[in-house]
Amino acid sequence: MADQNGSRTLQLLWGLRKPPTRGPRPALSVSQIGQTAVTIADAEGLGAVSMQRVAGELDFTKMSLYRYVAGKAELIAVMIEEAVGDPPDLGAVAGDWREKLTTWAQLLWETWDRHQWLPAATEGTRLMGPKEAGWVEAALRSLHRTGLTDAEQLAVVRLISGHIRNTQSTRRAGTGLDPAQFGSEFSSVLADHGDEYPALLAASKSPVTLDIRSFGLARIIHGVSQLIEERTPKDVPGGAGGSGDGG
Amino acid sequence: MADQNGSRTLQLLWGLRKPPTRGPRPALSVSQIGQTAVTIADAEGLGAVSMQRVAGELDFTKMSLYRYVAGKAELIAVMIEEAVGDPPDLGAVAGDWREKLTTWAQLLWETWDRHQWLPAATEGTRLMGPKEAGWVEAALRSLHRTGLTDAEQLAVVRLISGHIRNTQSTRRAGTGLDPAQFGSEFSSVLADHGDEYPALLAASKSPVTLDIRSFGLARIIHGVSQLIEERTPKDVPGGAGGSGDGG
DNA sequence: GTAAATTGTGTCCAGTGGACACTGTGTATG
DNA sequence: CATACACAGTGTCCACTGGACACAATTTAC
Repeated sequence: MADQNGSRTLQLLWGLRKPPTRGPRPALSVSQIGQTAVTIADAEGLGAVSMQRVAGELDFTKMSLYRYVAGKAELIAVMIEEAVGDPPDLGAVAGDWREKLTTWAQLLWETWDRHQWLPAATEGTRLMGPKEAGWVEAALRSLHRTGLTDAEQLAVVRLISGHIRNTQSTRRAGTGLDPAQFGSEFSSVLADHGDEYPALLAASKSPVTLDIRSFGLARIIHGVSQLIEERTPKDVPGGAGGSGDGG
Repeated sequence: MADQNGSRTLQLLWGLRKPPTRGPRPALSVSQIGQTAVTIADAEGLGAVSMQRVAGELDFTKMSLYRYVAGKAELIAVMIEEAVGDPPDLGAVAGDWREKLTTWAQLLWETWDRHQWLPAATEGTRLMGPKEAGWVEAALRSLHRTGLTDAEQLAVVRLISGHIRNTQSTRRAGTGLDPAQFGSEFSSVLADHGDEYPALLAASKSPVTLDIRSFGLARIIHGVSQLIEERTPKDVPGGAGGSGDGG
């Protein structure tokens, strides 16, 4: 699955492809195709997105799409960029990095909730487009003067986006621990094995009042806080951390 | 993708299917098929697993597999159970919940590293098999006397397994923030847009000495610790005196 | 001994991503 | 202006996917 043609895709995403002058006018555009595909995926899931289907929606032939997009992998890359949208500006958010990152997370998961196929689409190693990079950039900036190293800042951003990815909507679980499933037939099976899984059984019976997403985010934020406070001695004002401009 | 036949799969995973007496002896078995599929996936990725391929590996026809497994979704469910293996016994681990959960996480990610296709396979809502449930059970037990509610305990387990899922190996990223990609062509593209992505550019230049997995796990554990200490008005066992006053 | 249940096979199908040759269509250059 | 070249969209073909279904062979229960 290693994107062998990543270079081409990268150029496409970052607008590094010279528009041709010679031939007939293109009747479609990459973003138009991407938007169509996103619409399909939003409504019917990523599985419904096929070259045929997207082309059909645009009243074109399947093969015509290959003039704009190298293959399905590239189409999906375009879809992601299209879906993730313009990154937010957190400069206006009052408060320290906590508030900014929380806001960022909230905006991100609103976006992801609007496109429930994103977790499946972002499976595996990928290349970031400019918009996705913009999201990361915004989050990194929130952590600028915290005393964390650049690598740590990136790790925090990864941690949070990963958490949002994992807690996609209420329906999506990934780890198979979705409490929603506890209501159904699984409960009776679990009850039959109550001796072997007492803790799980107890958890399955507990009411689902907890927002697992906010809970996890709060834990992460606290964990990062702890590290930052540990790093910054109380008497030294911020700014001379020295890790910010590493070579 | 909603597993409409989940009931059947659930019965299969939990061994609730009466073995037939009438017909010819089955030449294969569900776990044998699962093991074969796991072997293929380990070596060549989940994409290489097809009914044809698995059957061929066993010198049988593709359709014969459908006598054991309702479809590909069910095959993958079996694969997951087969791959995840027997849950650990954390009773012997010395220390409090921190040590136990850390050990648990370590064992889990060793397992997942052995089967790099697991993140892709566990995408979406699923049903747990007995082994997977056993892993969850083990983790929940570590959190038994911590003062967390059952729902919170489950949330913590989900948080951690999700984190492990997201940090699968070094190659897998999902969020597109894999530092490994920074070494290649992406760097030059990013450098061209240095004005727009200064923080990301800085992070991309920083050496990758940080183990993102341990880093994240430590943050999560700390975040959970903070909540537990906040809940239990006991003496703090030698921790830093930082009081959690974040919102 | 025979009927019922079950296994594995062969055949068929719609749908998938994609290669490739082809016909148009437009622009840049002679 | 004429023409050659570069490009757009189409039609055809291919290997492969998951799966439905009818069928023969095999075993056990009655």
